[in-house]
Amino acid sequence: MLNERRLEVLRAIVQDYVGTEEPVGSKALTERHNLQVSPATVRNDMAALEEDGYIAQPHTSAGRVPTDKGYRLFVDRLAGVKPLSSPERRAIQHFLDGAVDLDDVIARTVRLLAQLTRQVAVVQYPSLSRSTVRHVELLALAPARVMLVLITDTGRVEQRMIDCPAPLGETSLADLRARLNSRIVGQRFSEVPRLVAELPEAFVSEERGAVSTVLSSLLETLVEETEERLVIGGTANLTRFPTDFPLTIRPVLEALEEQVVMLRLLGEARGSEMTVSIGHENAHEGLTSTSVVSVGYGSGDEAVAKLGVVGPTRMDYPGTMGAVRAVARYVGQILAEN
Amino acid sequence: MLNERRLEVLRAIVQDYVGTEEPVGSKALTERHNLQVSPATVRNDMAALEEDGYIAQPHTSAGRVPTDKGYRLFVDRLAGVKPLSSPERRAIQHFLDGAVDLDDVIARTVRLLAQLTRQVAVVQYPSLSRSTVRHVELLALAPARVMLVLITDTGRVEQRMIDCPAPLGETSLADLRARLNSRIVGQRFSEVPRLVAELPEAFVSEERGAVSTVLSSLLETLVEETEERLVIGGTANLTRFPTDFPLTIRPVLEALEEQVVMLRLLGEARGSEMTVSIGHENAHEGLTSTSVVSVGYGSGDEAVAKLGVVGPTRMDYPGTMGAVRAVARYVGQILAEN
DNA sequence: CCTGGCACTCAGCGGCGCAGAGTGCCAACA
DNA sequence: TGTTGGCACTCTGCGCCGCTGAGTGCCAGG
Repeated sequence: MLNERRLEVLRAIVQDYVGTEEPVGSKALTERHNLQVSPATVRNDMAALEEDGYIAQPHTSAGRVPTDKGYRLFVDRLAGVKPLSSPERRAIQHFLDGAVDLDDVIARTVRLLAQLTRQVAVVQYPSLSRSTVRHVELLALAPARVMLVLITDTGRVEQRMIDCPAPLGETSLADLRARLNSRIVGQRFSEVPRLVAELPEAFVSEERGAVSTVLSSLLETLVEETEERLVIGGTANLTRFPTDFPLTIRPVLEALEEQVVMLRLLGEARGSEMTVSIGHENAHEGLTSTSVVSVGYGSGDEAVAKLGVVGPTRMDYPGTMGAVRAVARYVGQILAEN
Repeated sequence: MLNERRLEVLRAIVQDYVGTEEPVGSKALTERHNLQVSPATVRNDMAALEEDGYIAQPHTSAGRVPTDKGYRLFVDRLAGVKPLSSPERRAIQHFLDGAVDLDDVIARTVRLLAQLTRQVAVVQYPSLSRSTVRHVELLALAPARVMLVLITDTGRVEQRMIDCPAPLGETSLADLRARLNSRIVGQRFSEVPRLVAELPEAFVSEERGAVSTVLSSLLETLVEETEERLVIGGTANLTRFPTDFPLTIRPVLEALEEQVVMLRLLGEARGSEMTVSIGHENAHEGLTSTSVVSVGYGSGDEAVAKLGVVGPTRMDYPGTMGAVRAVARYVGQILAEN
């Protein structure tokens, strides 16, 4: 029973509610949007929408408020993605262009996203598993102590200390370094195990153990460090919603501090398309009154990580989605340029 | 006019207020602390304390609340540092011992401190300027493109890309690497400029420019990257104080996100002794109703960075100070062990 | 199917009054 | 001079009351 006008009514309700933060009534609706029908008609439509679970009233004799289901419908069928204004675009580009290294790019992105959306911004560091190797370096800090440095195409650097079972000569180390680099530079992390499997055989037996140790440490780095870091900013924006405050904000802050939770949240939507997770759709119970808008970003055509924002379910979806998408694109560009 | 008993009254007021979060009256005081005098006497003392600005009443006919000045006196003369219980100590040690690298140590420290004090924890990464060089590595990524990797005694790694004005041969690079390391390993950063000043002279004139570029890049890293990172945790603890909520919490969250502000806050107290900055003593105006307890920590006898907590002025100073000090000590130990 | 009319519901708000905690002051006492 | 009990006074916090107004559901007529 969702005819065209009822959808229009739902859209109007969402828009008004997002703007005013107050339940919206039939009369106000007809006045603010030119629906061409009387309040009584709108009331009937509202009753139908409520019947179907798209809207609800906080109490009898109050206006209507969209439910999670209502927001869902709004996002899926009624709302577009609002493109940013061109001054905004220029500002983004200018702001991000000033970054000097990866850390700086990420830090700026978080700030930018938080400011643009006036919500909590979450940015994941480019994930190792999806990036490629730019360089591997091995440094002998002591006869049997080697430092492994791994540089990725996104500019990320990981280092690790290795204690070898036997000393590894300077020339052998240089040899290993050269062989390693010639094989795996430019390769996906997922390819590396296959590519280095036979390397120890090229070395004399006394050193083979040490070489294996180094290699397995490299593989460990690739796997373990897939544990992904993320940066969060704009938490002060949580205070913009004074309603039943500590109750609402506390679990959100707690969830934000749990990297695992946030990573799962971002990770849920595979692929790089924009994803909106509304209210109870979020697995974590501290976030049942928030929505998460996330999208993949990357230096090439494929996403290497995600970024997004966390805000109240009552958020400006078109605007937020526009900002998130735009920022993701520019970050991708910046990363590609390096 | 601060005789012994009046100090005792002030101490009692602070303790009660911290416990109950409510203004404390004369009668309650005499009952909960055995002051051996009547409420009337206490009232006289309170009037005197108020006269001197150590306490205040929110409104007539309400109990008294300590002022910043009152807390100051309490911290300076009345409160000791409460040592942790030995189970607590064991828990700290055990928790920190599980860390695998510097990032992990810092991350765990933040969590620990936040949990222990139930407040917002702030931990500064070991500062480069006060640490020593463990190793410098130079990698030729391309003929005229060198990557500089700097490893500090605290396990921190900084890397930087350098575009040289002229190509630098493989052997020259190895030579430079060897000379650099033999000169500056184990040295303070502040010593480095002096120690490397004459290095370019050892090279043939065509390469001297490239060598200088590398060196100045190294020095830049040392100076610039003194820009210090910090990690913050436990922000959810801010919600434990429901009083006039958004007004109080917002500026605090904003301040916490401004690394500059926090760094200045931690940096204010030079040296490694524990410092308590109360209410309006904090320069930043968003933090005028909070106190900051901070202390230096380090791998040796000298502090390489600071850590601390931010909480309401109405905090348990002895307990907080005890926890902060203990954590700083253990972190220092952990760092020293590596 | 839309519309105007009508009776009903209920959150929010201001006013009122009470109870209780806490104070300041004073006079008496050691 | 310092301590104490007594007393009158001042407020905040809380619950109660009743009003107002926005908003609803339903119904009968177009």
